[in-house]
Amino acid sequence: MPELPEVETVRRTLTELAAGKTIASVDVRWPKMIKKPEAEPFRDALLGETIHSIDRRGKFLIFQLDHYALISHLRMEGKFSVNESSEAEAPHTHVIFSFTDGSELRYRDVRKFGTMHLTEKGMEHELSSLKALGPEPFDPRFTPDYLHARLQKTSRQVKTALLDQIIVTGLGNIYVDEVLFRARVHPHRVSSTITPEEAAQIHAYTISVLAEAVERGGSTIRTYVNSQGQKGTFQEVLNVYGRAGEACVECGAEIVKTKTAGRGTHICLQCQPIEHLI
DNA sequence: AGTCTAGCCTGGGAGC
DNA sequence: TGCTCCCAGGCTAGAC
Repeated sequence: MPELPEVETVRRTLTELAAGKTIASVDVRWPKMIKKPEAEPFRDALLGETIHSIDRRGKFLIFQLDHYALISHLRMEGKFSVNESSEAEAPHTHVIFSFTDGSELRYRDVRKFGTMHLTEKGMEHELSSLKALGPEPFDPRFTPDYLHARLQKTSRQVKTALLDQIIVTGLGNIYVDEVLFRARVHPHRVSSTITPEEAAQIHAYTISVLAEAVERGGSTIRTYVNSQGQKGTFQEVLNVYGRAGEACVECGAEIVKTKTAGRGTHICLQCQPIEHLI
């Protein structure tokens, strides 16, 4: 599932493949994924636009064009690739941007969860979903004190709070489990009981886990590949996610799987003590 | 205002 | 073999 490291890897590979190309036509096969404007004006607006650069904000990709910004969220399964128009089309291809040089940017998404928005250039951060985002984990404004203060204000379980992109952007279900394991904090701890010392650990591991995952090109758990079709390697160093029933790398206890707000959660109960639960 | 839940989607695996 | 059920989970809209 694309979280910050996967989206950043897609951004980098896609920049190499698509920057400088000009859109000649757009084919939208699944109009529902175009959230703003409607699919038809979306398509018309993009004709003749050149992709100058690709930015990332949280888990959103932002294509900077001549007059517009195209905002894309991959959600769980979305993938971009650049192909020659003669190449066979992969199943579940929902949007095709054909370039003037004969190549194509293809978006495919088995689950159809991904979204695209188009805004006037420079107005992308006014989009409600981007406007609401909290600091990037690598932003100097994301400090231990900030994180502790935000956690103090909520009664939610700490894992749920960390998945809230308003507090910090970029963590998803895989990396949040890894961060909390490394910080030795149980995911179901009430956020307001997290001490300044624990917040500092969570803060430090949020940064280091995401940075290492970016270096490794993300994690390939199910189907993730970057825009050049390559898998990430961070899954090789995951300590808890997807390791239910295996021995903890720190203490040898069995990793258990439970649920947090409907999501799978992986814990070592020995390393992540269970007091202060909701 | 803060928190929670249903819904969006499909493929793959388990169970019968 | 073939059917049904459940799970994967980021984000939003709407309810409480």
